[in-house]
Amino acid sequence: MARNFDTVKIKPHYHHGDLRAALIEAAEGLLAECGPDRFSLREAARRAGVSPAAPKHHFHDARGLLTAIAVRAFDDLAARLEVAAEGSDDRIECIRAQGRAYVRFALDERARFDLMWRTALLDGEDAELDRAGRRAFAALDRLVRGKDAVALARDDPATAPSVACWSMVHGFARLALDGSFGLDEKAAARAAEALLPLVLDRLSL
Amino acid sequence: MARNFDTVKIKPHYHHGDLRAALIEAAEGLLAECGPDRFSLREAARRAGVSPAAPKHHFHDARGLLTAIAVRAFDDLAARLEVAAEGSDDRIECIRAQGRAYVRFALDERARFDLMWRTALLDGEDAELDRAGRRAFAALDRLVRGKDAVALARDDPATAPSVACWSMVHGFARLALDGSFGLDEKAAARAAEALLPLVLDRLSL
DNA sequence: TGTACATCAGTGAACGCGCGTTCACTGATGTAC
DNA sequence: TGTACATCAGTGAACGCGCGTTCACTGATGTAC
Repeated sequence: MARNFDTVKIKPHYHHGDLRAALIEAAEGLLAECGPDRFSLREAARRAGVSPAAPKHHFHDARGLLTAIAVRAFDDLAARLEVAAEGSDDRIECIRAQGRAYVRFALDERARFDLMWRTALLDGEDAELDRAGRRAFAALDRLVRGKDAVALARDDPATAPSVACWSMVHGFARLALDGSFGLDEKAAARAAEALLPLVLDRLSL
Repeated sequence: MARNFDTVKIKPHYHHGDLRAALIEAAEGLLAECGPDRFSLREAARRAGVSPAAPKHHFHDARGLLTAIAVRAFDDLAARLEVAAEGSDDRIECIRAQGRAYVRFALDERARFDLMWRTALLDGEDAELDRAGRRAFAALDRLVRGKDAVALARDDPATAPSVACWSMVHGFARLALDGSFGLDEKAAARAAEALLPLVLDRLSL
């Protein structure tokens, strides 16, 4: 444990304690500031107070670290969607609440949301990433197709209603984030909030 | 003119003839191969057979060149949407055809479509980019809200039906491109083609 | 309980890479007289 | 029509940058006896 180092304020050398978690935390901060494009493993290591070679022991490379972050992000999103699904007795109202939660997550957590879909930066073979992604989609699919539906492959035609919902909120979020509703970021967010219920009304559920 | 050089097969030095166009062409090829992330001005210059400093005379920097490419891409997309809007007497059928055209453009022209929404790589102040972007949205808006509607600001609540359409096709395209419908790229494209009509059916127009 | 030793998790200097950009320059072109 | 000259559109070598990665190493930790 690094506890004694922390209290005695001596810089811990070798055996950080929980470098894996510290790196993820530092990397999430860096990501939030710079976005996925300007992210660098060196800078993440620097922020964690560790040498540039240290991350290799925990994550093979930048992709590994970013994948770990994306897993957490998908789990976060899934958790929010699961909460939203329980908010009302009215199924339609739940779906709409879930849509709002999806868009709000995208707007609130812009850099993480961006990362989640930048598959070139992630390890597509990662089992955890697959699990977390499916968990998020399952939260949506379960609600749209009814409580008892089994979460199937995403390319199953039976999931069309879910894919339609997903497409609409995802596309809306992306357009808002990518500035298609106006130049000013604040104004775009406000416009998006106002527009979203009207847009969700155009979904036949 | 460089014509005499071309016929006599002597490498033209200085005064290329139409370097601006040649750079755009080379850059579009590079973009198609590498995507927006691995694009580099040096490599584009290399492919155009010109020194790394040459692009500066025509485009201030990489952003300028990419912006020019994005303008062409938006014009291309707009032209396809305009054609699709004329394909039938049935308005609903036209809207669906336009949606299919939008998604097909995204799948066919993946790198350019990606670039169009990577606003960090583009010059948001560019008037041509603004014009071309508005042209594409106007093609959609005109059709969804009726032939006589004036194209308004995108954040106007009255455009909600158009924004809903746009969100759905855009989100669907993005999810397909970003691998959310399955890992294999070919299979994802096929699944997307099959799923798209079912998804468009969930739009109340 | 004490000691020897393997293993684990770090260090930090160094390397090579491709990048965007700068620099002094050069040669073709267009224009004024 | 010919010539002088400014301007324009390139050259190509060089610079500095931050990056990911490699390397030999070091010191703390856990384990076997």
